[in-house]
Amino acid sequence: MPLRTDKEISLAVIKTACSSCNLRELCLPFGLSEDEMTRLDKLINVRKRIKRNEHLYQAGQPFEFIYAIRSGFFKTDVLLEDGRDQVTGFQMAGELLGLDGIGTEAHSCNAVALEDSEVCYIPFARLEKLSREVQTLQRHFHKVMSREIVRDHGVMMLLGTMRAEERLAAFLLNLSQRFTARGFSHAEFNLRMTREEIGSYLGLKLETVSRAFSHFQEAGLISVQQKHIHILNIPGLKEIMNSHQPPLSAVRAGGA
Amino acid sequence: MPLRTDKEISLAVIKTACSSCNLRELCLPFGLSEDEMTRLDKLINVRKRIKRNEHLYQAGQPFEFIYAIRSGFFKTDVLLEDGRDQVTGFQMAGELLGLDGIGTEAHSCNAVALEDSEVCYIPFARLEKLSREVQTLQRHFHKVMSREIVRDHGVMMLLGTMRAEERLAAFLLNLSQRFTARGFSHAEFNLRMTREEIGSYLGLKLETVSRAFSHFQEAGLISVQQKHIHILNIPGLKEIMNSHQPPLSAVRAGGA
DNA sequence: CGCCAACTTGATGGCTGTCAAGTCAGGTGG
DNA sequence: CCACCTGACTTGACAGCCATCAAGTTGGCG
Repeated sequence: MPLRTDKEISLAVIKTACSSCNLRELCLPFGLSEDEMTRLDKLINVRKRIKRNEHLYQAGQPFEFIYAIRSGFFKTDVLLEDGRDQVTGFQMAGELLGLDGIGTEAHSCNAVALEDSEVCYIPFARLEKLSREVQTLQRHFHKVMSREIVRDHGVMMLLGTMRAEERLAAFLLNLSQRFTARGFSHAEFNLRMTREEIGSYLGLKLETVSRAFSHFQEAGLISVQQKHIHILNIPGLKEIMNSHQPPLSAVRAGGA
Repeated sequence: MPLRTDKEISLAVIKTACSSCNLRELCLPFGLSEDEMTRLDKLINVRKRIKRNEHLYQAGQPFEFIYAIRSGFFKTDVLLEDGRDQVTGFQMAGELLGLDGIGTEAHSCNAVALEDSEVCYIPFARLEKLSREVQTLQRHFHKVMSREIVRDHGVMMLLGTMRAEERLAAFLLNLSQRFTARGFSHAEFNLRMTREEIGSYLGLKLETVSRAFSHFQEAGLISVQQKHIHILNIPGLKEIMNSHQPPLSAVRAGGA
């Protein structure tokens, strides 16, 4: 139970404080003491609602904040001069947005809400200052950035070595796991993104995504009804994800 | 000229101090004052030679150091249980290795020297401590991590949207630019990696890489002699890199 | 009820993977 | 010096996966 010693603190403020946020174990406050969390709270003066299809930030804008998603769902995408674009990630509650902007002090991608969302604005300069004073915060922030790098390596692996159905299986398993971590069903959820956005993220065309969904359904692995997904066979999906067949030369070398 | 007031300091030590390293503008010491650089120097007790094909670290090993490349050339790669693997990057002098290990406190990829190299071992716990005390160092370290994330997004874009020759053109231009930043020729250099490693990084098979090299040579864009590359036409390579043809629907919408 | 975006499904083609054979460069030993 | 060997590379023929193009279906909304 959160303490409420001061009646003047509005319920809205209490609801949005890190210390009473049910995402604190997933988000930036992870591992902080009560006192440290209060200090982090004090940085975060702005919390905004972002409506579906609205930009949280756009490529080229000056970097000032990183953002913690309190609720909702986002995508980030990169646009090249020649018109190419690609979704670089989907972010859900408890995850941070904007880390791409630190290096150049300007955002390098666009962040768009895929559903009505709530976001905490964290002034980066003040976060750096606090993380000079609070070792646990510093450490955790570094871990978050490092994990983002590792996650990207996983996507590179997916794009570089997996075939279409392997990619989609990996994508569904990843979503399932992240929903589970947030207390939602691991087997049943609604996709917030279109087939085209999934395809962009996975380096596939929307028709290929659609065909893979259909095939998974025929195989009894999932049931799909537009954006509603029901995963029926997680081991089966894992098998597809790992269905890579090493070349005979490797089998010979390894099995001899 | 580096100062040599104390005859007892061996030339080897002087040569390897951050303050006299000619990579300090590219590497971690960037932006530090003399005094701050000295404090950074004090962290770095170990500098090792890594021979060609030796591992600097391997996936699964406990994370303790990040590494700055003083000279030489590395690759990092990830190996999946099913035998798939992919090169996630090539690193050259002045760049950092090991950032992937912070998040889980164990390395998530392998780092292998592609030529005889020299590496500075930076104890991460002490780097964190110092970056709590030295704001410029903290800021620069965050920038390096952020740029790594942005770089990975670039690779995702390459893997997700580009065709084989576009990928190789982007790869060559990237190498050229990085060699230039290090004072080498922008037009002529030796590849440290095999066609297979290039292919793994670019999500292609070695035969495809080889064919693309041959085609670039026929087109007069480069001259290739095994690992020796001479870039003859940088604008031409850029054109290939951006040779994406937007679908007619986009042309109609944009051009009407 | 009509409209539109999102999605599904089918037919076809092209890029790149696969398999195979041959070439080249560098190193070793006679 | 030269023959030989090996790993890296090149080139060719073919096939398969996925992109492309096209048409039709579904669901949401005014």
